Amino acid sequence: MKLKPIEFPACGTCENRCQSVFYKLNQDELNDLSNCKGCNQYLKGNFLFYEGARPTGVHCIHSGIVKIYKQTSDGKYQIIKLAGAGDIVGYEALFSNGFYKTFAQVIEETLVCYIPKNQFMLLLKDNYAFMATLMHQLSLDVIESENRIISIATKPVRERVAESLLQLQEFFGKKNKSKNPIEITISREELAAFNGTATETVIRILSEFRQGRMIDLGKRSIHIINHKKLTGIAFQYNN
Amino acid sequence: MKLKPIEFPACGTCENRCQSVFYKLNQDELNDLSNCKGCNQYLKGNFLFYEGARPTGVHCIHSGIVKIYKQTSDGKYQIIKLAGAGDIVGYEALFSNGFYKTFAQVIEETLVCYIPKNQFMLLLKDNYAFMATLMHQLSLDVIESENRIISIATKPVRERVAESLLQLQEFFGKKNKSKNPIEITISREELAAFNGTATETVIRILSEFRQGRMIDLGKRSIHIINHKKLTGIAFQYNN
DNA sequence: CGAATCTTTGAAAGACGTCAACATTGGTGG
DNA sequence: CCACCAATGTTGACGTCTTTCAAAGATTCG
Repeated sequence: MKLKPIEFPACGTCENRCQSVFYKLNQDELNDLSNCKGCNQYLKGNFLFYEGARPTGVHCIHSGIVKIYKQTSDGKYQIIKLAGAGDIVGYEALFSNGFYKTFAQVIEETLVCYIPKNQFMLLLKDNYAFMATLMHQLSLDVIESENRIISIATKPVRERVAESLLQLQEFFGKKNKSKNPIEITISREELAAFNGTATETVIRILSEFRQGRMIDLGKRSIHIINHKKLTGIAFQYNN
Repeated sequence: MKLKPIEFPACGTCENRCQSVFYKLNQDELNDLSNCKGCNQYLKGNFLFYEGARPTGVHCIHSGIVKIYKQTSDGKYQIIKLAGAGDIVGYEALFSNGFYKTFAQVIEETLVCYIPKNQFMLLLKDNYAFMATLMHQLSLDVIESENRIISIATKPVRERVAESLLQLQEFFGKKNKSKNPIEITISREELAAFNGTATETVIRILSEFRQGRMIDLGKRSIHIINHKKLTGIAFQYNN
């Protein structure tokens, strides 16, 4: 495999900044960040961190996609969320003063900046707006997690898959603005792990959605072609 | 029903303080809190807040138990968590600058202090340690929510019920230190809503656990009598 | 081309929810 | 204090959604 040296991205000119938790930093703070951060490229399948490891900083994704998941005792795994450009990863573990409770594995070649803990904490202490942004972000994470609890606990698989396709379309649309229509590029197995179901079940439901002309199935991608109908299934308007 | 005037609890001498997010406040700050907060008593069935309402402050539970839950489109509901003495409730909604996404309903007569938003934010701004505590708390909430996602998504009902009984024992033990053995006082319906299952299923599993001599069933309470065996079911050590 | 991985389909078994009937409990008012 | 009612708890039968197992087709990559 041919490798090129990384183009080290400066925080001050990062195109993700305005969609990230760092959007309230001033130029001096951004320069400080740039001067102390690390940067690394991860190929598909590699890990940003493992469950059980000690966090020593925060990962900020510059490009690519990472899945955050947990393993279960019987060898299966459950995806908690996906993270893409502009997202920071692993900060709950940092703030909880514990160890990582999840795995973070790359599913699309990813460029990641790494901000050491003490620099991050310094920012938090000195910049009230930044702190407020982070509290805001953590709150949104809590709310999103709670929403997923509801979906998984109360909805049948078909509705969950429909809902997750809508979420994934939004995610991939944001992370990959060039493509239209938006392509959801995720394996059946990952889609199953995201929905807490079996791969075969996802496959059956997808082909059912295709027959209902709600989605198109490319070789390695899914397009939503009837957003409204899929939303109807996801949220059961037909009651 | 006979009512007594509330004994307004002072924050400086609150017995819950050391187990709450306020444990790092100094006496001046505690006095400020006491001087601006409200206080109210809620009987069983009453609401601290409704989904859709705007948060204007934070609820801090002095005594009693509150369930935080969401409704589903088909009339069922799912309990997200229980909150008791020393817990604060509704702060995600406050920090996210949005509306409440959950209902908070009292299941045991509850005394609640209410801290207005601006006072809370003032503390957050002036006291770095307090802010760190809150970030810590939010992180723990995220981690706990993620754990619940895993349990609900990947474990069969029997294991989830076992796990939740262990969690509830810990919760009721903390909130009600006098009683030994610890009594879990929660209705079958609520236990079902906590586990994302049907009431009948919970009843069947409970009676199965009783036959396996893991729990005792009082009239309105559950005791765990074989913690180890129940843990074995909850986490499937017998693989 | 061939190995490995991913996807698809079918059949069978099992877990769980729903429905219906009945028992128990706790609270209310007479 | 008792009788009654509503709420809560219990049990059985049944149907269905979902998982699991197995086997075969498709795709990617070296």
